[in-house]
Amino acid sequence: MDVSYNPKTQVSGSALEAAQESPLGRRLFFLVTQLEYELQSRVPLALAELELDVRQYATLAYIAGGHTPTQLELAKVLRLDPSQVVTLVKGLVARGLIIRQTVPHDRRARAVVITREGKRLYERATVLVQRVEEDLTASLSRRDTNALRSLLERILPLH
Amino acid sequence: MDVSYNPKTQVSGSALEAAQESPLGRRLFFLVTQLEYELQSRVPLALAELELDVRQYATLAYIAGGHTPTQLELAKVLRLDPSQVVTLVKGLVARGLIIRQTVPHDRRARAVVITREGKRLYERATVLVQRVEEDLTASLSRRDTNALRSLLERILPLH
DNA sequence: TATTGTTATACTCTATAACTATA
DNA sequence: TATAGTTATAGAGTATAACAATA
Repeated sequence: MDVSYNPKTQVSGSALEAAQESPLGRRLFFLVTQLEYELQSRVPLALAELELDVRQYATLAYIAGGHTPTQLELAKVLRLDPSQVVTLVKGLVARGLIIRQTVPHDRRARAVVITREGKRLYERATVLVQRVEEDLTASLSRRDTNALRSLLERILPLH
Repeated sequence: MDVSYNPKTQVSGSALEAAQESPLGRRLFFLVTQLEYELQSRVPLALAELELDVRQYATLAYIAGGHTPTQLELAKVLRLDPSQVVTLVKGLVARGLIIRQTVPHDRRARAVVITREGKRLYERATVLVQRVEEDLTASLSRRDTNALRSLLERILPLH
């Protein structure tokens, strides 16, 4: 079924470079997927020295902001299945980085609160994460990086 | 181990809205993850009516741009394991959307080329994908959407 | 010896269903 | 009757190892 051919277009540089010359490389969804891939490659490596994974960091970051979500609320924020939040929270509790608090008027629910150690580790981790983000956006000016963040914030639906 | 508490911060609106008030919501990696999630929810739905999945569309989009990558090159562009490209290519070949061509000077390699039907379906699919992207960026002006794409293109490493 | 494409399989990750305790 | 959290497990998706053909 294979047919012989003579290549009209050589893949000259890197694969991604080639992609950017094609319609694919101009597609927003492809660009976002590629960027997500880069971040999901680098952030875990950066956090590894603190023995945190990305979700654990995201959890700490969220509750460090002053929220005390229930596990279900946390599941929605992180877009995880509630059953996955169980493991996530368990790991952080075991390390004393968060505690589960009973909610007065609903004894089924468990609110998640950051501890002092949790906050301290969150701050150390943030330095590492920021470094990755700065490396990744090194080709942009500070102003352009802010513009990017701002555009992403405007896109994300708040429903 | 649980402790009682009185919530200082109520999660008032949506979970994402809450996240955006927290340090987490300002983190580039979180914003990108959220956007990726939105796209990976919507694009497959849009493509379903053409019975294409996202990777199949990405493949068509890439080779519609004039490239004739080998399967290995395609694996690099799409950041897939070569073994996954086998299945991907097989599905498209079976539908007559692409063909595998022997490469003159390396008979191990198979170059992937789009067919006329492939190009036609790619064009129909692109309309659907563009619609999703437009919906998602509806809160941005045309100019801002272009700025976003441009910023993403500048970030992605061309190594 | 190394590389492309392929297959079969192991592994990881996620979602699902079923349960308990509350509401 | 519905919901929050939990557990165990099934299912999907991915990576790994081994192979044939070719370099």
